Amino acid sequence: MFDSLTQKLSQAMKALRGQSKLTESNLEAVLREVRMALLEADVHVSVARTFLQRVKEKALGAEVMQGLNPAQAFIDIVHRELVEIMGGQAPEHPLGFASRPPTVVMMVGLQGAGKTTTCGKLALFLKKLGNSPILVPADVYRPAAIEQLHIVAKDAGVPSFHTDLRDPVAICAAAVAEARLKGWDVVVLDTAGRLHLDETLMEELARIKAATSPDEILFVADAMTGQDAVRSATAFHEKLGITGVVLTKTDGDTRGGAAFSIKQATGQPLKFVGEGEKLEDFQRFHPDRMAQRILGMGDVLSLIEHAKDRIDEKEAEVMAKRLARNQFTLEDMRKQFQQVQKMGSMSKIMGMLPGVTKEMKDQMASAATDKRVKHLEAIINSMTPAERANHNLLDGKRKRRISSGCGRPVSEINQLLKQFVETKKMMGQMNDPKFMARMQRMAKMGGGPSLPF
RNA sequence: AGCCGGGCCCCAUGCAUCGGGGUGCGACGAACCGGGUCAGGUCGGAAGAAGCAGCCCUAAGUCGUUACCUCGAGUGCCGUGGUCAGCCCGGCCCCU
Repeated sequence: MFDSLTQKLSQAMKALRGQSKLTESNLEAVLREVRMALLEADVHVSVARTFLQRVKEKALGAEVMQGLNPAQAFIDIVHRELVEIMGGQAPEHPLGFASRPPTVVMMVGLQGAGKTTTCGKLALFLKKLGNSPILVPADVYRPAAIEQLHIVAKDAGVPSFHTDLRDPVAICAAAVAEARLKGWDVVVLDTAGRLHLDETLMEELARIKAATSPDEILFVADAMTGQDAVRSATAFHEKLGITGVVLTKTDGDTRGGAAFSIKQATGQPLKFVGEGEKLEDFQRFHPDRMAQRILGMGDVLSLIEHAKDRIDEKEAEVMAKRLARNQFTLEDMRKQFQQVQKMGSMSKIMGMLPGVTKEMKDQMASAATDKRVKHLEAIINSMTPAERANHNLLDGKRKRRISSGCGRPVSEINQLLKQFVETKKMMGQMNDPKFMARMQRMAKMGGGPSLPF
């Protein structure tokens, strides 16, 4: 999301570099560029206009603070305004919880926006936070949707509500009652969707709302529909009074304009974003972090959270011990590959690092694509335990077997082995105190160890 | 000298012990050139296919074994039957 916007903005900012102070004339030029960037990112015209208005006021009024050059000062202002426009500081907890459980969360949205999947993602998210959510299928018009919800619930490891009731309102009411009884503290209602805004549907949703008095009504919007998503969000808000928005399929949308406009249009914050098909691809939306990313400042906080979430500390510890004893094997290498993949795609991580441009990402992609890591893992996956423990076993015949097993050429296996031997050698040197000292000197000089792939 | 009994010896057999072989049982057991299932990866526009590792099973094999069969024995304070040519002990009887 926002890739192209980031690129355009950084280009626009370049114009300010080298300027000693912000003047009305050079500001106008930059703002024009920013405006173009915003509009290209599918930000609504009126939103863009108010945004620029506010940036301009602040920029002209502001004394450039000591130690900051004009470009930095300008970026700071833009950053603050971006945060503001996207919903301000994110609250401590993303959902308003009921004072008395269960908390009822009602998911609404158009058909195809990804409601059901999002329900599962939200449930998994809540589960990780220590809540015990239950999923309730209230889309009685599409049996497939009910089935899908049960499957999603199973994948997320949370219960789903089974019932013979045919009336959505009754189902929801029954589910809430049962949750109170059985101690499920969050009830997630997966309501029906329509292809278009529809009075009957709104009527039904309103009745569900009346029957369950939900604490949160989240509107699920498909990021790829751009301004349409904003329009329907507004419509739903008028009828139902939504309390937040979930933007899905953001991985397929590089413009991201919808994220800007939602807060403006509905007055309700964008609370979550879903990136892909996997249940883990679901995050809170942090306006400040997102603003930093848009401005190419990186999002180290999210990166750290991301890493913490995925890396198994115990496993890392065991690995470290093995490395210390210089027992690094192909099996360990495989685990590293898995860790790398758990971290998410390389490009995702790169996006969170400060100062990484699009070109750098592409460059990295050629050297270390996710696909490449997958292939290397597949190669090791095709080896016997003995081979993983002792790579010297691998002769031509075995390599041929592995090659046909993983569908990669023998040459790629050889590349992997070469890499492995080199990594192992490096690991061995790590234990050498002299080497460590040298590394530290190198680090001071700005160099760093290259990644093992 | 004869008769009787016992022991040794000898023969057969049983049992036990030990050893060999086989069966059964258990464990392990095939990188690929066995089977099943095939994650990942591969191929395919798709349907789908091939398929490495793993896991499960199974060969050959290795190890173990309270079991069973079989062959054997510088084995046995063991049992049963036989033999008596011999040796030893005891008893009876006969003759001088």
